[in-house]
Amino acid sequence: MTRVTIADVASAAGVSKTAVSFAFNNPSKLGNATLERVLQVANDLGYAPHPAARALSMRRSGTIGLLIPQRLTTVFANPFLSELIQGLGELCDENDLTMLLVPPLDGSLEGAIRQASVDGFISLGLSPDDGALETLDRLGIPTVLVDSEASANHPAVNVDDAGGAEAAARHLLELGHNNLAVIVLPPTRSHAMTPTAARRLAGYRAAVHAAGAPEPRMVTAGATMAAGAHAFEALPKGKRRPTGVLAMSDMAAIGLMAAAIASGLRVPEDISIVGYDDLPMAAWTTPRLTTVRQPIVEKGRLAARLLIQRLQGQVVGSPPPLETRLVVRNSTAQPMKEQ
Amino acid sequence: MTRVTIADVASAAGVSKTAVSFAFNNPSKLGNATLERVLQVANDLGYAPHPAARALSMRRSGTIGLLIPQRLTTVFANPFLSELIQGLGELCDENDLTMLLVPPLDGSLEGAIRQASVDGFISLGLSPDDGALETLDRLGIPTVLVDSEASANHPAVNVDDAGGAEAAARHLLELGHNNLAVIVLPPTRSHAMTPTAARRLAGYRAAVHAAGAPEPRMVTAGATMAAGAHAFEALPKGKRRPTGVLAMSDMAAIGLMAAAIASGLRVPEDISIVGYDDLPMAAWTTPRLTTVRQPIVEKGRLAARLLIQRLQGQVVGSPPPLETRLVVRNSTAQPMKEQ
DNA sequence: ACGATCCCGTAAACCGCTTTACTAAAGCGG
DNA sequence: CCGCTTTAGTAAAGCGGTTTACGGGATCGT
Repeated sequence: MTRVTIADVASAAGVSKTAVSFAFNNPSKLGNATLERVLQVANDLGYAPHPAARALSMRRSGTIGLLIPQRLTTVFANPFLSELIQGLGELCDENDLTMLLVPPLDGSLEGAIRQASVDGFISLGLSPDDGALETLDRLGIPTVLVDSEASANHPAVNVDDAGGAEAAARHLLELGHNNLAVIVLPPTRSHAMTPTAARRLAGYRAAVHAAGAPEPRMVTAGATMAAGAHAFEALPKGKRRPTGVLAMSDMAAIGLMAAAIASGLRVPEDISIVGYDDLPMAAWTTPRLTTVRQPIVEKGRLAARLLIQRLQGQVVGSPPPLETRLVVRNSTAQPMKEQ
Repeated sequence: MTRVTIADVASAAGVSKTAVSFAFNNPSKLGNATLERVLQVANDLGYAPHPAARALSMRRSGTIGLLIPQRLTTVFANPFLSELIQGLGELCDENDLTMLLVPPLDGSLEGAIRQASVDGFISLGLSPDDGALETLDRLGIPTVLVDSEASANHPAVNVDDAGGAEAAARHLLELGHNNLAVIVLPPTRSHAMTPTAARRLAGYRAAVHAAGAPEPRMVTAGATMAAGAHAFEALPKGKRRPTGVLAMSDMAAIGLMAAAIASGLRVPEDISIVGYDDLPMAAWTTPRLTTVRQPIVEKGRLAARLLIQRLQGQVVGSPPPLETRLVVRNSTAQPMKEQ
């Protein structure tokens, strides 16, 4: 039992392959009688054009690739990606596109890029000197970068990472905290720090220096709750425990908060915590999490819109960074007075 | 500037297209000298085989489709899908497959199915009489069902929905609750209740009836925190407020719990809440959520494994339902004595 | 009545790759 | 030195569509 092809339909309807193709793609070129007959026959036979054949012939696949720098298990542990996909998905919906997830193949993104039958890529958090970038434009595949440095050939969508971080740090400093800790996103195999993490760190630092406060302690944690809880354990105890924590992700912040509460601390009375991202769940924790909002869904929408424009032949530049904004909720307060 | 094809490489290396193809797919058929020369030239030119052409010729695309019954924005709002994808992703990794997200196209899954260039589908929560199923086997695309009824042609992966639900209800009943509410998953456009929701409800009911407790009140809520909070508002107030709530999703349970706490209730003292799924975040709420664990990642792994076996020509049947298990944490306790 | 114009529909080329014959040359034993 | 097997590589036939260029008949204006 083999798939029914256009030739089957053609002979069953007593017409040429061309006619069948026209029936689907260019009905106006066919008389009404034959059009209906062909459609009827096609339907009876359960015919559907072979997507690969169609892609080969039309030079477009109707698919955009989402280039992911890590394994699916890692990257989907953070709801950040779900949010982004929601944004991308909206535009895909509107434009009848489907989305292909493209994680590294055998550890290499470049191999994965070659395999993927897509019209364009959205690339996530790529370092500017990643070999994948070169592969992409050698192959001439239109690409939009997200959370990376803008490149010569590809527009990049970014948010004001530094500004948000600075606002977060200033918030704690103004509340009177001067013993701070920063929960840093971990390095990737290729780089000491992702572009995003670097920009956020710079923002924190700027505020701290401007206030003349002591250098914050750094602890590394991935964007998971478990990592956040682990980071809490790594914090100094007793008198030297930081009164305020700046996390580069909501996930780590929430995990850290849970660990703090479990250890008997009160949040925010004993320790203030600020996240980053403003994932939906940040509004549902107890206490509700103070965090830096970045418009993730909008970021996805924008990236997709840019890519689609590029696919239509327009030349598009990098848009200005999207706005970030401190959202003050209940996980931050003045530090307790020294007793 | 057009893509470099196999013919370009062939002429540049002074060999036939066949030789180039062999260089990549069947190196042993080539002499060492030519092999290296071809590879070198191909690399210099930045050649990569056109994926669509390859797929057409080889009759396989190296992609599996994830068939999603709702829009991406809806379905990615629930971390359930992230978990499932993590499981699927592991197997994809191991087998050098990529994953295509296939949501309805203009509201119709069948159209989307035709477009998708995939070797097989994993289908999520399809009703047994959905037209998409018929389309799938008319096209002869191997498919594995998840969270549906097993069908004649396709194996289905399920968990013991009813058993888990029953255990959850029994837990509350044994604690002494006899005024219960059930948070029901919403209907789909095609069906009054998804297969999964129906089985869970049956489980709750079985326990309630066995205990001779009064029929629980039903409230509908999608699998989001906002919906859960909304469901809390829909609950009777005052004396008639349920002392125990059985939610069919962790998301709704967590939202409901947040709303309850925000309204001044204490959890679990004033109201006990049980979720369903055991998403990672369920262990990180305050209080930690009692819930029914279903092995979502494992479900994804199993489904992917089955599909891959089918793709390799093996005939596979539906495995037995995966085990569900009540995980008792801190969101449930005995109801307060009537005063 | 006759060439021009439309309207329908077809044949064939093409998209870029894989793979099945098939051939020419080289290696082999005797 | 001769038949036979290997080795190394090629030509051509698909894979299943789309699209360009073209032809035959009906319609039209004059």
